[in-house]
Amino acid sequence: MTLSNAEENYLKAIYALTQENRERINNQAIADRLLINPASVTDMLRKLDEKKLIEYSRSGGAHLTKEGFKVAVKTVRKHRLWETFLVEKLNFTWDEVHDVAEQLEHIQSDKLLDEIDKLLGHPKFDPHGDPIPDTNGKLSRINSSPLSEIPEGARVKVVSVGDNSTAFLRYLDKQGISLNGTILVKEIQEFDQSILVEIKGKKEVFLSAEASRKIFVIK
Amino acid sequence: MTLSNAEENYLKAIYALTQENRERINNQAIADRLLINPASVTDMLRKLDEKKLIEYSRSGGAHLTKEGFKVAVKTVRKHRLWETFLVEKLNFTWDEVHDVAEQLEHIQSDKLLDEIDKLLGHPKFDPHGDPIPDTNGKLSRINSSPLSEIPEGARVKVVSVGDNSTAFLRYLDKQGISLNGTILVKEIQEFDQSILVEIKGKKEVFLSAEASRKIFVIK
DNA sequence: ATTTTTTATTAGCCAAATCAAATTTATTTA
DNA sequence: TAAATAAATTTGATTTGGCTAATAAAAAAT
Repeated sequence: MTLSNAEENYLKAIYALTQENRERINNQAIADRLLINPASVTDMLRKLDEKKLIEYSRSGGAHLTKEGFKVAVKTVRKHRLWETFLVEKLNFTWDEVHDVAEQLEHIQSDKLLDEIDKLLGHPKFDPHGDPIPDTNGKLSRINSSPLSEIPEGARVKVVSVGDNSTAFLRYLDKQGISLNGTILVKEIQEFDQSILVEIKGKKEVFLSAEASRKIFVIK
Repeated sequence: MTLSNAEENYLKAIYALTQENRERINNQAIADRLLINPASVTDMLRKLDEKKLIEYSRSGGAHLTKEGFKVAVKTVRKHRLWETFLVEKLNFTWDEVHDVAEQLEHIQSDKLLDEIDKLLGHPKFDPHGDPIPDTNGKLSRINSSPLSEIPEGARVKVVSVGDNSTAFLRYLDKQGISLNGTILVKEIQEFDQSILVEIKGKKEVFLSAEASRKIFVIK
């Protein structure tokens, strides 16, 4: 059974909300994420329930079944592999990949997916540092912390970003912050929690608390 | 203005029929090609006419406008570049590429298209020997002839095939016939026009007249 | 324990792209 | 030229995935 793009997008949204471990995956949350009217969500959730891709009830919200989980994970896997491909092989920058990957993730071809994966050497993380699920849906984990929690004086490495929007990624580029780059925390401003950092041993810049919460790093 | 897959497919079909220089591109021909009901074609042709992508009238049939031509050609270009990519970079065989390329041709991203083209070295022909339109819609031409018109004794090179169906392409594989391969015409059977050929200086096989009309060759 | 607020659902509607069946218009052919 | 055939169109329906506005139900606050 091959699903529509819309169905795959709903499953992906439910998967993402599950990952963020919300107590309850409700109608509104899905609507917000997909920029869709809650009334439409009701209909689709019912349809997905009928197709046994989710279990849905008004009280309990939506939960992926084993089958739905498989579809969702595969879609995410495709999205992230395509993003990696675009950056690694086609000279895309990390802020250019999202929209194209949103389209490419719906292409149906197992061989295509396998070959892209092979060509890339079975990558575990995408250009934003997000883990690429393996074929069983297993995710590689890195025990990272938001930059906002790093004490003064510590030198850390960027491993992922918590916001893949063009605006944020371009901002990071401008600051010289990139995946695997080094950041030295020089000074935390008490009054607003903004931080002064040294990027790659060179430039010194101020980062807002907001930004520092979206940059994940390890020692 | 970005068009739906359906719209792009209609334009592509009209383009293809134009290439085959039919006197008149009628409803039925489009319906046959897209496996769609003629009643549906009427509606869509009207819509495309309204959008100034074609000029359509009951008497005159359908003709691409400059704008419609651009869209059609770009779609064909995408299709053939993707086919080439799949074969050259992802280990697909020429009989595996069509269905995937039918999906990929609708991905909207100029950068993606340009980068794939660059990665492949700006190829002029796809894995079936069909020309890849350049950005202006210009096609490279090879003055080939169907194998059915080659006289006994001639040694020729395969440059394209006139049927991209899985069945036909697999049949050619089985016979050892591939793009750029050499064929020596040994004997033309008078009664049914089937031909005995020598493939790549080795194997001898019989080809039906039917098949020989779909294999295009040059001296 | 009510009232208020938030969330979900219903009802009715729309657009895109298709279909089948009936009808109209064109084209052949007798 | 009239009848027969072929092609195109109309009509009315369907499916998919949306929408808005009104209502119902649940949760939170008073």
